Amino acid sequence: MAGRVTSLDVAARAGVSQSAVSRVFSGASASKSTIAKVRAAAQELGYRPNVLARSLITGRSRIIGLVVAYLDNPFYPDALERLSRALQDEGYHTLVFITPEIGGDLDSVIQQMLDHQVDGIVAASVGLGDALAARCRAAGIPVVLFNRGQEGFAQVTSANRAGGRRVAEFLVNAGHRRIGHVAGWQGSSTGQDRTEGFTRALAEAGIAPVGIEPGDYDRDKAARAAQVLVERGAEALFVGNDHMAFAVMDHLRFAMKLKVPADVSVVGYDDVPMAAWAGYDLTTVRQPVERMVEATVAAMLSALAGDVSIARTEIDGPLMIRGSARKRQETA
Amino acid sequence: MAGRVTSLDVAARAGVSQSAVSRVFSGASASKSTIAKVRAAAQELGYRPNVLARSLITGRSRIIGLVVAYLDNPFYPDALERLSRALQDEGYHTLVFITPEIGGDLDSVIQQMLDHQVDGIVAASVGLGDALAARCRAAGIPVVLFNRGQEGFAQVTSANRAGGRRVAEFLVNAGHRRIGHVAGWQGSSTGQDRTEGFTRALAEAGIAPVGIEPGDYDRDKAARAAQVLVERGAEALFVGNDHMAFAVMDHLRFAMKLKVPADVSVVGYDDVPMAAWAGYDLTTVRQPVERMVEATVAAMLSALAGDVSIARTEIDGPLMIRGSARKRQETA
DNA sequence: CTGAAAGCGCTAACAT
DNA sequence: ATGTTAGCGCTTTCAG
Repeated sequence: MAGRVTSLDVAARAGVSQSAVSRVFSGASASKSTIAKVRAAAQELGYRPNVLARSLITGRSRIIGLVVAYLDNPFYPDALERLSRALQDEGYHTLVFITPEIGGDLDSVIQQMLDHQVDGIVAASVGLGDALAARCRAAGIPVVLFNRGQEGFAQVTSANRAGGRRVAEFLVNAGHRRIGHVAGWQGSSTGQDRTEGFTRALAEAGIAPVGIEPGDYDRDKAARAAQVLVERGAEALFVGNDHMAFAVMDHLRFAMKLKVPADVSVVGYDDVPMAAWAGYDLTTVRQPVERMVEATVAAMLSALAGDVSIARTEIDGPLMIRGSARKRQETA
Repeated sequence: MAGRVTSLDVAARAGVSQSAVSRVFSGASASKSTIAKVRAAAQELGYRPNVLARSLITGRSRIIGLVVAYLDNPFYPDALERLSRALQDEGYHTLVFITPEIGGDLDSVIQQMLDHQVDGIVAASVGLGDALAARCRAAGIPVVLFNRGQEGFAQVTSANRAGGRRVAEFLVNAGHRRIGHVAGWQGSSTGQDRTEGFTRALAEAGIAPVGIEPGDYDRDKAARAAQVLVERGAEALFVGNDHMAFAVMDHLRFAMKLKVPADVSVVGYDDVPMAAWAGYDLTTVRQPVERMVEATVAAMLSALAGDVSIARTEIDGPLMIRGSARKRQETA
């Protein structure tokens, strides 16, 4: 019957008051002898404080809601794992919600989290509706966006514009002139920013892209987009994330019988572990997950501590130069 | 101030008693007019019932603890997503814990879940210590194991022995005689069973394996194991899961300059989405995730409903024949 | 330092 | 069908 032991039972066994038991387990002041007696009794009875009752009183649940979508992109399982662990290390548990649709309705999910009295919410790769945002604010629940920018929220992203720009410069320096772009979902800030940085840098170099086709973070769409661009003459492709880039490489090689990078250079974004696998060896912009996670947790903790400022952190990552894109200038 | 509205506030505004409000929101009997008044008042005040307080009384939190390890194997993010969604569809929320180490200490994690008064626990790809098992039982918390067999627990797995056997038969039928096995972690029932089914079928065919080397679900170990086996003359490899099989294929092709399947046939296990990608085109045993998830949820729901029987469900899956292994008998 | 007493926000008898 | 009255298991004044 380990499950039904209350502080009262422990108190009786230890010969102290119920509040003494409470003090021992909540770390308030108590004499050595009381602590010893209580601990012993608790041990014998298999007592553990009821977190629900505690939260009901204190008003803090020490639970952080974590919303994630789009787990087929390996960037997110990885981020989820790190985020969840980092929060646990700070003494918070995570109530994770996985949302299916990429542009889907989060409102009910967030509402449920609020109902569960979460102390804070981390939303990865998803945006929040205005109504919900207002609700969180009214409830005093801090929200931090991970890998997603949105007006009015604390947020942590990589330097997506700079990353897109870096890819353009790299491709141009390698001698490419006929360059296409398979864009990430333009409903996401990350997709937009990468595309924007890329096209702007291309423009500055005086190059008009062969085309910009939507990939929407979807493998099939990305493959079709790549085909369109290559048929239009593209000899280098910037793909909005690694997950799509793998599909593009497969399609180029196996469906279109082209060589990467001999016929077409491919560059991705994220640097997920797979990008380093020999089978793909993908040149890509690294998103420094670990540092992004640290920043996210830091932002959450400071918000939890009462800091109301809205921090916008951008973390830059290097271009990982591998074998999927031509490196040297070869006179065209 | 939407966050601090209580049922008492709603009661006052609606001109009814506090318990009337409670009844409306917990679906108990109430007259149409009361329901209308209460709903209206709640709407205006932005009231939502406090789930914590409710759980404290009812003793049921409607939260299921979900433990997952080993997220780098894409089988698990997928399973996690489906499991989490399926449980949500049944009105349960999921408190997800991600554990890092593959053979790691779950006890504290599970203990924390118990502290949070979870109604049940689903453990994916991990085993539980005896002490913990006793604890869950004492607390009356049902536990269902997903993709893991262990004495005394309700569990859902694929038919791992039959799967391993099927691979052996397939390889032998294709004319292979020098066959090696990169084994999954033998501390897991899945790893053991696959290996056992495979070696037993091989023995029945009168074939001694070239060798059985530990891969432990680790990419690097698997690659090294494969190299050892191939150097020892293996021309066909059964790899304990897809995640390792990809590493093996990469290593064979890029480090050892061998052709798959011309030089070496490779067969995996799981049929994760990547297995169907053109770059790998991996022949592998399908684990029917969706059906496994359904069975897991069904087992959990029945346990929650008071059924104490311990169900052991095994779900069989077909061998997905693709291009990574020789198909036809070619006289050696 | 410790015990007694008052709630946290809600559900569940119990009356009416 | 509705209001009144007890608590759920704990934290937190408040006395002593």
